[in-house]
Amino acid sequence: MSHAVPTILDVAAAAGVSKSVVSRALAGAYGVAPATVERVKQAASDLGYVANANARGMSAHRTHTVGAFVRDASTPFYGHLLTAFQLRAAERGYRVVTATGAGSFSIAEERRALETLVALRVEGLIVCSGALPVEDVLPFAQRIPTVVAGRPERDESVSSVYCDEHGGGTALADRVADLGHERVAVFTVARSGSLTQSARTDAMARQLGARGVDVVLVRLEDHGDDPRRLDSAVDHVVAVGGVTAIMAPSDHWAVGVLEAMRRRGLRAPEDLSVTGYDGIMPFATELFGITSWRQPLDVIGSLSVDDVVDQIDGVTSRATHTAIDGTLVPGRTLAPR
Amino acid sequence: MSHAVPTILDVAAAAGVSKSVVSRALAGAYGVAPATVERVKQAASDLGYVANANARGMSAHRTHTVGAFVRDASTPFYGHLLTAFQLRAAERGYRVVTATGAGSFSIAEERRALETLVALRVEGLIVCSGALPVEDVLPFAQRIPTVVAGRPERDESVSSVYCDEHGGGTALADRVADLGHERVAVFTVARSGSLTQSARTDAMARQLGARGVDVVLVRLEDHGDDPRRLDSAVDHVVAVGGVTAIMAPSDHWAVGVLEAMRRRGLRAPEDLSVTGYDGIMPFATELFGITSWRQPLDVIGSLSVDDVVDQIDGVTSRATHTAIDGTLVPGRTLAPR
DNA sequence: TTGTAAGCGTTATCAT
DNA sequence: ATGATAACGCTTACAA
Repeated sequence: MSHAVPTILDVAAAAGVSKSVVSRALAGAYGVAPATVERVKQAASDLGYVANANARGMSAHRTHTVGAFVRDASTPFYGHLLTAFQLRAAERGYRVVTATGAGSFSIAEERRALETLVALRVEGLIVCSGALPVEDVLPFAQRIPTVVAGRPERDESVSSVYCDEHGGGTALADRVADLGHERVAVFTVARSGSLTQSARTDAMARQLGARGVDVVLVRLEDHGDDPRRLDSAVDHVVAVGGVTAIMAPSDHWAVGVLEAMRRRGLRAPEDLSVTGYDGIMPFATELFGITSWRQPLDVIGSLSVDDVVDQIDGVTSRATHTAIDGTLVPGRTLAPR
Repeated sequence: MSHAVPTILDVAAAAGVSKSVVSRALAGAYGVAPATVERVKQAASDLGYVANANARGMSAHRTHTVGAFVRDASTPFYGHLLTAFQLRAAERGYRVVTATGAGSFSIAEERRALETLVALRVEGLIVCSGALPVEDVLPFAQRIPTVVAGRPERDESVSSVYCDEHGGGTALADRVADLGHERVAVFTVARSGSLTQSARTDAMARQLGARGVDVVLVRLEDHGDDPRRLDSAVDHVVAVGGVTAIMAPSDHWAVGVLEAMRRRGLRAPEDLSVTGYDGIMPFATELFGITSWRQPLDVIGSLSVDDVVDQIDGVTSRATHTAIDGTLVPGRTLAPR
């Protein structure tokens, strides 16, 4: 409990030099005698000195930090994005600090988390939330380089890097239509719940319609809020009759659908085909085998960092919008009619 | 691109008062005329003022921030922990900043991430890494309240909150023995790879032995580094002969085992029973059905935060070690012999 | 090569 | 109720 966290002055005293010399020596020795550098470094590590980033940021007007906001770190989707950020940021000489919502999905909470990042004076902002409206991001984006990752955006003042939801939903729907399904249920979530998920299901429904497939739209929010919601939705599908495939807004939802089916003794794809969306780790495994559409999160993460950093470094001035292509994950839950 | 981030002086000017008044008004109005408070708040929100946390931290000697280090945010295990931290910290009036390793699993990287947090002058540290040796944590723990979450620790100077690995491994092994298995393969990872995983598999092997079960120890690191490692391990188990169950160090590994079995036309639990460990979301679902041992991550996360915050607030002085009980997840991959 | 001093945006102490 | 003013720990001209 040696409460005294060493400051640059302690190091200076220990090395017998002034604090300016310490600062320069530790920064990268520009105009400091090699012997002195050695002495300073020794003293610093002896004392366990770690420069106060707050003080440094104030005087240097630079923090070399980008802030990442993720809506909910507990889902693998955001988790993968986070590690991708970290990896690329380190390569480009920046650190990443992350803030997340408090698990609750209130917009106010999310805005508060963003403010935490801004208060830290991060030099760039990466926002990942399917729910936070762009209007809440804009005030920050006008002041500091910002990129929205993982969802499409059209605004002029904020960059975005995302997987083409429309293209993915369309391609997946084509696949279903190709396999001869003539009546398909599309499960949707409220637009306010997830912009991305509703975008892709919109595309699915549209494309199925264009292909002459009969679409049964099942709004999940109409089926209550409890965990048994999907039972009710699946029952509904069965009651409608003639449906041979269900398209879910995400792998996560698809798992729920499969579980609900299982409780009813229905098997996929024998009784009913099922598709998901996202194609990330746990669900896209061979064992799970959900037919899905994979978003290359590592690419999205990497490009997001590049975008903010380029803006910070002044390489880029205008906001850019980058759509990444996804790929089909064949899986085993979708079969010909 | 109004590059000018407003400072307290801008707000003061806009409100026609001194910066001291702004500081007090925004902090919580102690000795400030109600009318003035109103004027200041208005000016602040007009300007989009967000106080510089770095400057505040310097002068106030408090950051009201705890730092969380997680080894790899992309796994649901750590992700759930993160949201639990966030939730509880918010309740106790602290913010959480998170740093993660760069996806690579180098100890140096992890130490660097810890230093990032310390540089930010977080008031407390929560470390979650199955790999980082405690010696690397100690130097920090001596200076700032620290808790290691998710793995047991015995050191006097650092708290820990963890799920009882020994108890869990033992209970799971008992379950397997109870079901009449007489020859069981236990898959293990290197102690240096994961302290927690090796702790639980040690307990499994020990208890199986105590119950008179024949234990086949399969060291996964002996089977190479490639993704096909588990194929080789499973082949080995089959070659040994007589094995009726495999106990994996985690659900993640168990999934791999199930996939490898699947490639060989082996089914669980008909041909071979399989158990995992962790019991968290994607794998412990009804659909996946892995027999496992659940760690209550929300409780661990919440208690971890309480521990650091209590240390910060001076409620607690000594390091504490808290073991949380887990629960059996029945699943469907373990059957009587 | 090294040291001195100013300033970064806050909060806290002390006057007014 | 309000306003100067001194820290806080660091970087960075500028001086020596």
